[in-house]
Amino acid sequence: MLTEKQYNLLMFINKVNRETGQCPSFDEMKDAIGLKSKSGIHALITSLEERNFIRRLPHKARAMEVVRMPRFKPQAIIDEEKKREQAIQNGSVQIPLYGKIAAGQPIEALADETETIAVPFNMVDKGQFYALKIEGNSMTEAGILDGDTAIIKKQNQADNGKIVVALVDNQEATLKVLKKSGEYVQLVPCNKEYKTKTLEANRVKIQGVLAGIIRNY
Amino acid sequence: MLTEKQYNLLMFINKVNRETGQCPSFDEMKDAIGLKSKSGIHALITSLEERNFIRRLPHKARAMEVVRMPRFKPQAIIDEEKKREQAIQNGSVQIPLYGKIAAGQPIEALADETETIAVPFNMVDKGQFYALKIEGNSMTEAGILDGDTAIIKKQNQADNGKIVVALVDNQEATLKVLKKSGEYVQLVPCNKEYKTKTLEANRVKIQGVLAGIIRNY
DNA sequence: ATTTTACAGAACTAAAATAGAACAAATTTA
DNA sequence: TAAATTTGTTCTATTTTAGTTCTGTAAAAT
Repeated sequence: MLTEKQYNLLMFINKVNRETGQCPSFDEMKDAIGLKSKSGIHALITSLEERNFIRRLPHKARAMEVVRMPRFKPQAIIDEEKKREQAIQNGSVQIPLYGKIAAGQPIEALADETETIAVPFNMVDKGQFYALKIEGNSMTEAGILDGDTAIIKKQNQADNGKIVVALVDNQEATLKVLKKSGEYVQLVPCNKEYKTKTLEANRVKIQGVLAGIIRNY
Repeated sequence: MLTEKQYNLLMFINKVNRETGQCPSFDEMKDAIGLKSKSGIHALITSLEERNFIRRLPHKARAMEVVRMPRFKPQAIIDEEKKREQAIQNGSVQIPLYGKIAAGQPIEALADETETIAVPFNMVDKGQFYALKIEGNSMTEAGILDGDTAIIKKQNQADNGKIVVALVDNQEATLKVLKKSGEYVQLVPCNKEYKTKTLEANRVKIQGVLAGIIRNY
């Protein structure tokens, strides 16, 4: 039987394989299942190979294929599904968790759709929502801390002064206060130790507005 | 599996092969996938050969054949998914079809959700559902015939008199009327030719309650 | 309390992608 | 058959992308 991570990785590889005919790289896999280092993927791949779920050509890039799929789900996955089901019955809703967003130094943009979290009904009304994990301290003075989960409402424009997810140069996404001034856009942090960025408006795409924060202690 | 270039080249070779019955030359391939030198094609061909996607006669011109294709999603599946989406918009929902009741394995552990069927919204409200194909005649007097599809709502306990999926000794799952009496549980068929089973309560696990029946004539 | 495991991070090594050119072998044509 | 032309092979070189390995740490398991 597989562990949760092994199962998820196998499912991801299979999905990419079936949808594109290609193979994900170690980096793509690490993003997909939420690791920060490739070395973990290496271990998982090795264990999947040992268990004969995949076959690969070692040292070759993107050279691996799924030879069989598990007949049963790991317990952890079953538990997760149960929790999700309960959450729905308890008046909440599932929205996709797109992974981390750098609230300090901008790091990476939106990734894929496999992970979801439950949020209370009252946080999401009309519209499409998604969640992001906050990383860094650039918004602490607005009460948004490292590790918080931000609930974002999808929209591609926003009013002045709103806290928005801004995608810069199609590369880096950050959560900042939006200040529009003519041709320029300012992304204002809420922490005296960070500086405001001023950018040409066409370099900045609004990806959504902050709709809520969830924090677990 | 393959890298993007390898995949593109394989698709191109396959296409030429199907359409003309013969193989493209290295120069044709390099033009097709946008390289400026044949050496790159040589490398790609070698890697495709190494991965057993093509076979060739070395040093012969246009002498190569595709032996297999990557496991990409066939058109039939894409069509099916579209149909599924439409079904959802037309007021129905997809639930997994687990086949005949899986002997031994609890329903939650089944990973194979590839087969699904569409059921009308009004049959499934809150909760998780799955479908089972009915085999046998033990419930005919309740209007549940051999070959029917039963829509089951997942839950692990049920009221007296309900028709439930019961897993006995983690081995055998059946659809029967539930009668609880103290330490014991009775599984009552709806057909005079079958007998009621009386079992210690701890031997019986409820896997769900009957929520609907679908029959095709 | 120790051992084991899972992971991050970095350093390192190898492979893929690409181009260009020279050459060899196969195929076609004159 | 010989010459001309395709076609395939090999080499060098550089840049980018990908895979491996090691070290240390923190959390889990025993």
